Amino acid sequence: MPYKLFLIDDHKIVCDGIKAMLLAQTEFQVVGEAASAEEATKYITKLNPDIVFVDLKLPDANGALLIKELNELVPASYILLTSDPNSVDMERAKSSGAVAFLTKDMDTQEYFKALDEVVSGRQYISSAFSNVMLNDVLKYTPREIEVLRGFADGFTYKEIGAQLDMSPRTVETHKNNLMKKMEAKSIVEMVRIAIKQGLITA
Amino acid sequence: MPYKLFLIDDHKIVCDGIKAMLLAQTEFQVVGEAASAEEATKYITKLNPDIVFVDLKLPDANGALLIKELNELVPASYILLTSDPNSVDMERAKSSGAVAFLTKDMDTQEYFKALDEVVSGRQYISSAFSNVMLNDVLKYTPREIEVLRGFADGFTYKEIGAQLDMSPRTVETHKNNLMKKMEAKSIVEMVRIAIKQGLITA
DNA sequence: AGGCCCCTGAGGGATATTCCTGATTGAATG
DNA sequence: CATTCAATCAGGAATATCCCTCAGGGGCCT
Repeated sequence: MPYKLFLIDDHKIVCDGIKAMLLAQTEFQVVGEAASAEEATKYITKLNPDIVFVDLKLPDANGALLIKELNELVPASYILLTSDPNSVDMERAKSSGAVAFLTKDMDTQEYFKALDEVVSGRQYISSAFSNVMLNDVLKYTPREIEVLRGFADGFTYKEIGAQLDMSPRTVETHKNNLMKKMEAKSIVEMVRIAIKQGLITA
Repeated sequence: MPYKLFLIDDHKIVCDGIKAMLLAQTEFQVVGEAASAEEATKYITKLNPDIVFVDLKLPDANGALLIKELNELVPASYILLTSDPNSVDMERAKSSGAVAFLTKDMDTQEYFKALDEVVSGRQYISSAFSNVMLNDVLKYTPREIEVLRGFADGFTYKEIGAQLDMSPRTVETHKNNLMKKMEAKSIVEMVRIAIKQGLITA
């Protein structure tokens, strides 16, 4: 019995590429595809896959967060796939139960290597992902991230303070710490760097 | 003689997908692949392709701008490919001589339709791209864009005024006009929208 | 000639942010 | 037990930004 693969990616051409790659062997078999989180949730229980590829950027959800939901429906080996790795989503996916982190610039052999590791019960992290993790470790505290999101959404110190139940001065302190870490010279630049690092989306 | 295709995309799985799609026919044949602008420039003259697929996001260049350089080396039908269309890069690619604008969520049939249009000397614009163009026409003036970049880089009214040789009050006016057009309620939100629209990069 | 848009600039008061500095608590770590 | 660090909060003065309005000059098109 081959391992059953389920592909979740809104780029059909990527699904096609993976299927083409798997044509030459019989160990893995694609049993289904989904182009959105909605479709994925709908079909996963019926398909009951062993391995699930999840694209990070889906039209209706964040892939890393989707893994958590899907894992509760069907416990399988979840593999996060993205062209643009970042540490935040990697952490999210990891705590959701993802076992491999792949980037789309990998070649066919590396995909097979990752699949082999996964079916052997091990993790696999592509080099692009591990580089990101090295440069961009979890430098930020939970509270800082919350404050950051407040600024990204255009709120003031006072508003953020009210939302997070803290003094505006504390908001200021968190913001100052963030800006030091990021070497940003304004809130705007801070948000831009955060987008680049995947902390928040544009 | 089949049409010669050259694929420029750093995601190997996408190239594989396109190649797999083309297996079933003989009209188009992939004669080469490149994973970067550097490789593309190196090989394109030898390959002398008829049609070139160019991914927008390459590790060492912007695909839309790369098309201009390649078109001077080898006049061919250039097709811009991206998962995340925006009007700025579309304009760039268009003035570089691109003849089709495709998104990676298209299905196989739409790829073939685009290829047919292109070899018949017509343009092809995928629906995702034309939607972007409708919502996001060139609404901004050159001066507004300059001011916008100043804010994105974290400068103050005064600094931007000095850089662009205008009064800080004029900077303010441009910013106010930008924010009205974008329906942004803060500079941060304005920059975020600009990133989403491809006016600036994160 | 009239209209439209871009670029330019401003007054003035309200509000927000910045930049120094300083501090206490509690939890985790060695 | 000492240290480190996240999280909390603040005074006070200097700047910056926001929000309202207003307005003239120049280019372009009809």
